[in-house]
Amino acid sequence: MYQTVKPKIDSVQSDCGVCPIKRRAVCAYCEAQDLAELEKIKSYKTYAPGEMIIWTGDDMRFVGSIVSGVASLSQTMEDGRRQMVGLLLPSDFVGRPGRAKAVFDVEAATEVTICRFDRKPFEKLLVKLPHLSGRMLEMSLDELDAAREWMLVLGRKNAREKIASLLSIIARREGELHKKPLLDGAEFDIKLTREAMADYLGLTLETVSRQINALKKDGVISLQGKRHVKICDCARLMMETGDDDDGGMVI
Amino acid sequence: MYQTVKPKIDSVQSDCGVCPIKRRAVCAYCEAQDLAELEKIKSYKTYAPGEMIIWTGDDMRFVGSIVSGVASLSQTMEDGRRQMVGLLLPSDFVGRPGRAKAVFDVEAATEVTICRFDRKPFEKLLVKLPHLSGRMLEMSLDELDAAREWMLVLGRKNAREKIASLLSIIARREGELHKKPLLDGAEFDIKLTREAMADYLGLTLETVSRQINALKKDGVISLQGKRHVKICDCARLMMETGDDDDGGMVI
DNA sequence: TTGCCACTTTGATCTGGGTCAAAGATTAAA
DNA sequence: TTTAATCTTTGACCCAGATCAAAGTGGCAA
Repeated sequence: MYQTVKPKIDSVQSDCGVCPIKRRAVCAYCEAQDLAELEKIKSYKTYAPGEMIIWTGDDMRFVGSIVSGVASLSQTMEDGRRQMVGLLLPSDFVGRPGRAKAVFDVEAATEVTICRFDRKPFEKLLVKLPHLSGRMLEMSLDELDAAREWMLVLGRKNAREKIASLLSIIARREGELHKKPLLDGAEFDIKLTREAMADYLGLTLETVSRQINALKKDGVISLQGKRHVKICDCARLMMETGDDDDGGMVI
Repeated sequence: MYQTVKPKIDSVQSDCGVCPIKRRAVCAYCEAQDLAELEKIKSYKTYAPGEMIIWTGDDMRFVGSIVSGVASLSQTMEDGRRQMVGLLLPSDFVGRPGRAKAVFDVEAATEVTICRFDRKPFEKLLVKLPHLSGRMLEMSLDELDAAREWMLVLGRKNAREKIASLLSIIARREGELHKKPLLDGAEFDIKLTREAMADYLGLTLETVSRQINALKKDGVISLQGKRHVKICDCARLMMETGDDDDGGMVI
């Protein structure tokens, strides 16, 4: 029995990478069952950079997860003020089971591929497969902690600390994807414009630009081009975030 | 069968009010089963105003829900800057299944009674009772949306809009408890000091004081004492929050 | 009823980051 | 290779909200 389903896990996993939800310690058999059921209702879609994946108020026909690329989750006020409330990287979940209308915008920052599941059948599976809902719960609790940690950044940190926090989070998540720890010399692309960073941090794009260049001048980071960052001094960057220790930050 | 368990629902519900988790549309039978199981592992504890319920880093022996009173969920930086990341009112969940160490402080703002469940047995029930984990999922997704909505307040609203947002949220949640809609003339106590409000809004207590008195001077609200608020003009208050419409705000 | 303590208000001043403006850089299209 | 469009940097100035300081308020314990 185990033998016959084992290949299925691999095929599904290699197929869509991390979909439908971040992999956890679950017995292989149950995971295979879940994935096999999900397999039937999934499809893929790719979005161009800058394309809107979901508009606030849209009917939500699907949920899914990011396979590749970076997307932003954000809110906009009528006067144009915008706040990003989440940065969606590969393995992150998109959409909300149980909700018919979107309450946030989702926009592709780079080219983005999403593994999608029709919402209604997905919700039925959620009831049928306890492991699936268990993992969804675990994920949403992690995201909730991450959102709450971000509130400290938005509410109490100054501009320099905000930039340092953003860089350390992107660096850490980038490292996770490639299974590398965060060390001096780590390099990565920021896949966001200065404006998108500002929208995430509750700043203006001018302030973001000034603070990034200040961190560069102070030798904490170095830049190659506008978007490619090298972290020269990890410990220093962590200090600059204003957080106590090496960063128990979630996400 | 239904008949024999029905009284149990009532007894449990009247016993601890809303525990263990916000009531939803679930078939009465399943709910009764869940509650009967939970009944066995629950206990109550009451905390004095100002008392710490959980310190960041504590071993989490229990999870539970607020029965009465108001508590705050917050984070503190070493230099003393503090950010409240959640306001816990009756029916709100406390703690995180699957996590052994607390990552936020929980403090009683008023006298608080909590209906507690030992964490380990609760986690086992979570696996055993699909309805329970389903409802937990629904709750945590709601809280996640609420946290994200609050990010807009922290990141993009000015002091006056922040105060208006806080008042409208407290008023709305207060109304929910008493099943009253939010109308002109609605009254309630703010069960937070100016400092706690400041910590929720990412402001200083002086700014909170000034802005509350500004809203009073402008006839949006009136005060009896320092903490009792009457909303004179609901529509106006909603305008002052800066949000587009009547407020799809969660929480 | 007095005194204390915690909370709140109010005033004066300062400053971090916003705003406005203009000039680079980079990429892509024509 | 010029033109255009988008993104980024830099400078000058300003203001909302922080900071510092002091006085006002109310509840309650002795």
